[in-house]
Amino acid sequence: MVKINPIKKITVTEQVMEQIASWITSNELKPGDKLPNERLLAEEFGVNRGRVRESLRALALIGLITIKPGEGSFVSEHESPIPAETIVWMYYKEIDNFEDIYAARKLIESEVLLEASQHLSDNEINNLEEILQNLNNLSIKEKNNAAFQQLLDEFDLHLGLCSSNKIYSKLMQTIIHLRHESMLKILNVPGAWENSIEWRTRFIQAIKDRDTEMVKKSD
Amino acid sequence: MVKINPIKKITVTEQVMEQIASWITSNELKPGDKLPNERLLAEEFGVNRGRVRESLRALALIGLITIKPGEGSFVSEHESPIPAETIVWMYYKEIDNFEDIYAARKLIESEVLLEASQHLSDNEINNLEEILQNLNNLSIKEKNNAAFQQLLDEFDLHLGLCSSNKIYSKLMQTIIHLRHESMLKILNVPGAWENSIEWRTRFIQAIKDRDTEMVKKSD
DNA sequence: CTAAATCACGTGGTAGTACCAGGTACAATT
DNA sequence: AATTGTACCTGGTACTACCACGTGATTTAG
Repeated sequence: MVKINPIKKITVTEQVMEQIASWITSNELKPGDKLPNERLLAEEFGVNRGRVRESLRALALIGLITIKPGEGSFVSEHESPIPAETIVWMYYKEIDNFEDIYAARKLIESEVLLEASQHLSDNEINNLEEILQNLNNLSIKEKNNAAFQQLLDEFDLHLGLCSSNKIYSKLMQTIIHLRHESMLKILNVPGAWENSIEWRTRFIQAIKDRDTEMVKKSD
Repeated sequence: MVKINPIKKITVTEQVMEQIASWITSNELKPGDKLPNERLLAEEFGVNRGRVRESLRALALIGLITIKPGEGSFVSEHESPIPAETIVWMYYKEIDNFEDIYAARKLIESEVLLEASQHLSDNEINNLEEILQNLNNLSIKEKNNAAFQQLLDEFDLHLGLCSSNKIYSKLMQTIIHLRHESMLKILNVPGAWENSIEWRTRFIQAIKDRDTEMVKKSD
């Protein structure tokens, strides 16, 4: 008996999506490049504009392109971040689970830190220190939770990008977005700010001292 | 000077998407439930069917719903897996990076294992053993890479689902899909099958013996 | 009466057209 | 030269019509 493989019915929308995606993945279109407009794409592909739109919106959702109404569609910049809303929707069931998010962040972060401590450039360290400085200033001047969280996210996001393992970087992104959402739902815990700042300060110091042992027992 | 917040222009499509998503996240619509058809939704929302379609496709892309042509759209089952293609697209830049994927899987898996070793039910262990048995049979009878990989994915996916930390489960899903893609691109390494089977066999044995030390030095 | 073929209907998939709103670029005006 | 205005481009939205496929009731052949 011959083996019969199931026929996968691929829709027009999916074909368009894959073809455009392949332009980007093969680097025929580079970050920042402008895509042909929807009407032109539809004509070239020989499909209806609606199909092209569905494809483009899908690509935007996963972060491959950025759509700017009135301007056009553009290939997302390098390190293409997955849109925050997309992540939140994908993990919506878990955003109340603060402990799980914390554990996951710690797990990934511990690896990133260990690695980053080996080959973080002076420039990158300076960037992190600058954010840390902003956090300190904010902490002294005004109690603004949203701004604080913004900076905290920025610090950790930066840190994630420093990993030479790009999967880690993206996983960090994911977890930080989840933390962001879950944090919006919890009250301010006394001392939380100070703790957050303190241990990140210690971490930076350890990096500068090339003290890998210190890094290992982070948090 | 008063603070002016930027106006976020939310499109019709996004509003529809959010509203439908909220039905699901709030559990008004449960897994398996059928959504109203596109035409009806469009009428109820007072928008064009195209907007509804774009929203539904977006929700399908992130795994919240499943669209079955000719039948309708349905809320995805619990543990809603993120569609494999979506993950592959999001991480497309990294799927050639075999070492990174391996490292990431090891990192997550080590945590899952440690945890799973504490509270894996007999039923779950049986499931895993069954897949392992299939792997052994396959290994002896026929050299079928695709089938082997399928079973390997199934084992690890099952394992990930055993974690009480749901974030870990999803991260495992993500990494396994990436491995799947990257594996399609590499040749068969001699002895790889046997190694894969052997250490998973050892792991299962350790679980049954409640030997957490053994689990810790996995792989 | 049972089982198979058929047909109607519902659903998502696709196409075509037209118009609106916001952005850009460049010419016209001051 | 700086400002204003205007034509044009782009994505956002709407309405309509039809196709392909799946389901289930109906009809038909045995």
